[in-house]
This record gives sequence, structure tokens and C-alpha cells, in this order.
Amino acid sequence: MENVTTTARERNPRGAGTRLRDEIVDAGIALIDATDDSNALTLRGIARQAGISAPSIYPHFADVTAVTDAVLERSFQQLEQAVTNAIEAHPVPSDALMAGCSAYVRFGWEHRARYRLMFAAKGFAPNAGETFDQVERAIIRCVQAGASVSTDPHADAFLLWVAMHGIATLEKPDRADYLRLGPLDRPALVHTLVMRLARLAAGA
Amino acid sequence: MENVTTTARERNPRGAGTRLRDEIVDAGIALIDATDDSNALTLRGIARQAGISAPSIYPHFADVTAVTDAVLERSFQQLEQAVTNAIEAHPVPSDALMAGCSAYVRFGWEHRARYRLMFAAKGFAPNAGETFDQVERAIIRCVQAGASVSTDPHADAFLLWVAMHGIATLEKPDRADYLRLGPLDRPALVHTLVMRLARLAAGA
DNA sequence: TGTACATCAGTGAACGCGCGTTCACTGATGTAC
DNA sequence: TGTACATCAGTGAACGCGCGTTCACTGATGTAC
Repeated sequence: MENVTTTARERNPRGAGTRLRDEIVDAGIALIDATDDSNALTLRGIARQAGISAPSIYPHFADVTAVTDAVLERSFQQLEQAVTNAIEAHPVPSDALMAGCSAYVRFGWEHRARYRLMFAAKGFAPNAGETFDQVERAIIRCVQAGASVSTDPHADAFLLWVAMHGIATLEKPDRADYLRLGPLDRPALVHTLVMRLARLAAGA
Repeated sequence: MENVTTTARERNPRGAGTRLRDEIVDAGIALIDATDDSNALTLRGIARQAGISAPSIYPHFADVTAVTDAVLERSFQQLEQAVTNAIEAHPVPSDALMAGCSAYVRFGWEHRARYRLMFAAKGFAPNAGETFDQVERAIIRCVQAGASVSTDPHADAFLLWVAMHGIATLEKPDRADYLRLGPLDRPALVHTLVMRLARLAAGA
């Protein structure tokens, strides 16, 4: 016998178990992104998208809200990853701040329904604050580099985040052109908002 | 006979007809505001709220989307009215701009689910632009009064509107306090955003 | 003025649908001896 | 090595529910003569 040393034998999962769990979350993300409609995110719809029967979800999730929670959690991780990657790609602090904010807005525009759902449901997800912290640290680095005259990076990060959230929640440019708001030039919008709200020096 | 002069006699509605139509829209607004959930805005739910049977809606609306469209249209009118009232209550342009923006955000916070639905559905409603125009005109008056140094009121109005939209879409303060973003002080937030985005003079 | 009737607002019952969830099941795969 | 069996991933059928919509209807109210 090989189980003499371990008290309670831990049965190995046969592989497909945890793999299907991930596939279900993938299917949920694919579904809401493809339909652009958060109401399409149903248990049966996710099962259909994943190519499995509806009951097959239950061994991996307690109920439908557990599935959507997992979708939201992974979405927040993706958002934070996108912002982090953009920031780390630029050594100059002001460039990094611009790139991070731009990546944030791009995520909102490229995953409209999902982004809205992330910030619509019963408050923010627990890991939503990490992305905010990224923005705050980026502003602090700008101040340290002399590129920003902000005296309250925390407050200014909040203002900036609010404005980014406003743009991210906007319609995509090709849909909103019947409103004569002018062209939705994402880089230009982000640039101006960052300049004024993070109080960057004009010559930066 | 009295219909000799008119070719096709126009039967008078007996009063209750158009009255019920308004009551149905009222019920829809009351329902989404009370439940704080846009998914609760169903035809049967609205009928229940209005105290009538579900089929009674059909003489007044073609289908359920016609009802929600009417709810959204009235909501945009209310939003514009709230902003207009706030602006007109202040003779000093910068005060008027502040008050108008504050009223905008207050509407979003006091009618959370409804505000989100207004800006979530298939693009903006046709009359959404009027509120934006109010903000733009308020900025122009600030420039004329020497209170703002904006050189492009249209662009700045858009930036300001985006930021207001960001705050309006936020959770209400009592729900978001587990995020250490600091207190959601609506007047202070609005004040700072208006100062920087509408480029008000510091001494104003 | 009285009576028959057209017109109106609104109802109750029924339909088909997609949903979340449950239940007993079916093969496949690894393990014990 | 071979065989019986426990364990696993996943399925098909069924349930009750709320939904949008339809249909034939029921009283009430105003009008014609």
C-alpha cells in the first residue's frame, strides 16, 4: 500500500475537472463579449457556448451567480494586467501614466458589456482596487520625477479614475457619431484628462 | 347631424385612455427606482406596479420595448429639467455651472438603475444631447464673464460631461466605502472637476 | 324622456419560450487484489 | 496479467417559474332616435 503515510488519501482529479471549470469561465467571457449583452450571460447560454450540457456546470459552481462571479473576478484580473503591462512598457513616468489610462479605456471599449457588468453588480469586486492603486502609484512617480505638480496624488488619482471610467462607459465611437459631440478620439481625450487631472507639467 | 362639416368624425377619447398611458410610464419609473434593478422593468412588472392587468398595456404601447422607450424618454426630460432648474437658479455663471453639474450627478445617484439604463441601451436617446448643450452654454457664459480661460468650450464641455458621467455612474457613497478611495464627497468632487476641466479661474 | 346600441377601457385564461435547478443515469478510467 | 469495482465527468429528461403576447370576453359610458 502506498497510502500508509498519508492519513486521508487525496484522490487525484482526473484532469478534466479543473480544466472544465476554466473552460466554463472562458465560455462566459466569450459569450458576453460576443453578444455585447450582459443579459445573455445565463447558465444555459454559457453551457451552450462551452459545448456542454447545463447540468455539467453544477459540479464546478454552486449556482449561476458563482459562475458570473468567477467571470467578473477574471475580468478584473485582465483589466489590471492590461493596465500594468501598459505602465511597465514605458520608462518615462508621464508616458507610463498616459499608457496605463489609455489601456484602461481601451479595455472598456473593447469589452463594453463586460466592463459595464463589472461595475454594475453589487459594488466593485474585491480586487477592483488594485487597478486604482496602479494609477495612484503612476501619479506618484510623475510627482517624484518632477513631471506632475499634484499635491494630493490620492485625490487626483480618484478624479482621474472617475474620468477614465466615464470614457470607458461611453458608447464606442462608431455608434455615437450621431451625437454631435465631436469625434471620440481616445488618445486625445485621455491625454487632456491626464494632463489636467494628474496636473502634469505642460511641457511634458 | 353635427358631422356634416367634418369628413371623418374624430371620436373623443373618454379621458382614461391617455391618462392610463401616463400612469404606465409612471409605474415603469417607480418600478426601476424602487427595485434599483433595470432587469425588473418587465411588462408584467410594470402592469403589476400600475395596478392593471398585463394585456391592458397593449392598447397604449405596441410592445414592451415601446414602454421602456417611453420611460427613457421621460427620464431624459427629467434629467434635463433638473440641470436646467439648477443652472437658472444661479445668476453668477460659475455658480450656475457648478450647480448644473451637481444636479446632474445627483440625478445619477438618486436614480441609479434608471440612469445606467438611460446610457446603456442602444445608444443615447435622441434628446440626450440637450443636457450636454446646457453644460456647453454654461461654460460659454463663464468665458464671457471672464470666469473661465477655456479656449474650446465645446471640447471642454465634453471632457466635463464625461467626468460627470463617471461620477454619476459610481456607486452611492454608503456602498463604496469598503474601497479606500476616500469619502465620496459629491460637492467637493464636482467642484474640483469643474475647476480643472472647465478651466475656471482659481479665485472664482 | 326612454330605450337600443355602438364604442370604449380593461380583464382572465391560455400559449410557447428560455430560464435555473434536480434527478437518476451512463460510460470511461483508474485501482485493488 | 486479468477481473471486479469504485470513482469520476458529464448527460437527458423533467420540474416550476416568470416572461411577452394573443384571444375572446365583460361591463361601463356615451349616442341615436
